[in-house]
Amino acid sequence: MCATPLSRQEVACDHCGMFGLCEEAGLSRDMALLERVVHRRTALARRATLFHAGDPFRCLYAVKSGALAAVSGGGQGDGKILGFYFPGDILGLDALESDRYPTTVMALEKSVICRLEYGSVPLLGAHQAGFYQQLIRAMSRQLMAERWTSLLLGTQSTEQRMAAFVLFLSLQLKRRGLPYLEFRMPMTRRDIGDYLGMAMETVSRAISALQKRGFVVLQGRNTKISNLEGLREMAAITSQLPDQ
Amino acid sequence: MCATPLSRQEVACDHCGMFGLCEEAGLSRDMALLERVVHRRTALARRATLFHAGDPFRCLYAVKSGALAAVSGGGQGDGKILGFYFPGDILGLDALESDRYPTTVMALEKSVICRLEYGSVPLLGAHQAGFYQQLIRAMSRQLMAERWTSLLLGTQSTEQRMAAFVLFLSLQLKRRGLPYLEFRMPMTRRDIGDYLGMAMETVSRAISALQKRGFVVLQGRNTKISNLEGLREMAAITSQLPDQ
DNA sequence: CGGCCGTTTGAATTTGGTCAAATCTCGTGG
DNA sequence: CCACGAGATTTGACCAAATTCAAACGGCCG
Repeated sequence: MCATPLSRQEVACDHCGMFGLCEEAGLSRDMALLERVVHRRTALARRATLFHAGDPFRCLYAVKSGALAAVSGGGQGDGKILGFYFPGDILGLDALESDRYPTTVMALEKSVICRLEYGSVPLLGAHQAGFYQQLIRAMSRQLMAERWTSLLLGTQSTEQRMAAFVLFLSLQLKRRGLPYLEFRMPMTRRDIGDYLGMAMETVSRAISALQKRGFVVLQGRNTKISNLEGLREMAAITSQLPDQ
Repeated sequence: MCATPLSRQEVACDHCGMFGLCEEAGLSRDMALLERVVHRRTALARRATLFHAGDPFRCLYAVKSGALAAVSGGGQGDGKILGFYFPGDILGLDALESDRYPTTVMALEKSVICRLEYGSVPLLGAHQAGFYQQLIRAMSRQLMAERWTSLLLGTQSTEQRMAAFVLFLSLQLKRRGLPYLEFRMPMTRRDIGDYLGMAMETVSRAISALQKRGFVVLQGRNTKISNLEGLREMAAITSQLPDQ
């Protein structure tokens, strides 16, 4: 009842990172054309991989619901987690230049995605220009997100890193107009550790510390931010990049 | 005699990240038009800032020679270093979406840059499409670079991080066809530390350790990789992203 | 109900940060 | 051309913080 699960929430097309492409630019009136480019709403099971590092690039993907992670190296277990993706995010942007996906992408939980055949974009004809504009904006957004990640990883103490991470998740939700003070984290403690560069046990300890301070309440993956300002202060870093 | 200084090297326009725009697409024949969009070869003194975090976005910049760094927060001293930029790289891509530069960019040494007025791109008329295509490729490349950074920061031991960092620099040079086994690092030990998330002293110790292993020879900023394979093994991480 | 996975907590150990001091480098001005 | 001095680099000693190893606890699914 409490937290709106990050998991179950699905972004509406007009909030989807896929350029607002689907509903926009009159394309919704031309479903036949649209469907030759975008394959909508494919389901993905927990821990299933969408593509592997090194695979040839064909498609961009938009996350409709669920959560995914980009991991370095082959696939499961070993590799470091390089980023998380939530509803509205676009996957595969880093493959455009090299024609190969540089990372493996795995679903953290049951997820739904839309697939866009990049090679079919010319079919959009006059809509191409708008598409590229949207793509550029999406990539710029993605660059900002990566910046955020670097900042997270660079912060000194593990407790500060953890505080920044919770804020990070919260902002992701806020940006999409979802509840952002009470939500469910879709990843395991180990995943968080792989992402933040600390041991799973340290993640657990950092969370406990934040609870003792009264900044958050965490039961398993159910998360409640009880002192947003306190969190912000602790992760002083956060204020160094614009909110969005 | 020994190392080709990373500093002095200037990329030719046709290897420049500014989309190959200047020499390509017949624009070189229309210099009048070109010069209304691109201002070429502006010098920048050591430690001078190109723009500050929060400044309104107007221009993209291409690095012709020298080296620059993106730092979080106001400007000097305090902030964390989020990335380095070398000849051929483009600056400001992360500002397209939010219309503000999210970081401060500072020259690590005397540098030369070209400025592109983003608002003037429509002046390019028919060349716009090609421009956007090039821009998308540049952004994808930048995304890859950020990935690399995350990987660097996530690596466990400081010695591994340092090894990965040297390889990172080496790859930057190799990609541009410059000598990549013997070169000059343009940044201070402190800069490296701010980037890798470790104390300046630790950087120094990590370098010493790599020398004792016979992987590199470093005198001040003059760098020589004497055992590339060894370095690669140590920074096992490195192999997890494609070379380029 | 039992087993399995994920999480939490404890204790010992290692790593890296901090403080301090010596040495080195390079640009500047005499 | 050389001496000087500020800033950069290296090295050592000590200490705080995080990893590792180990074990207990919890919830969820079969």
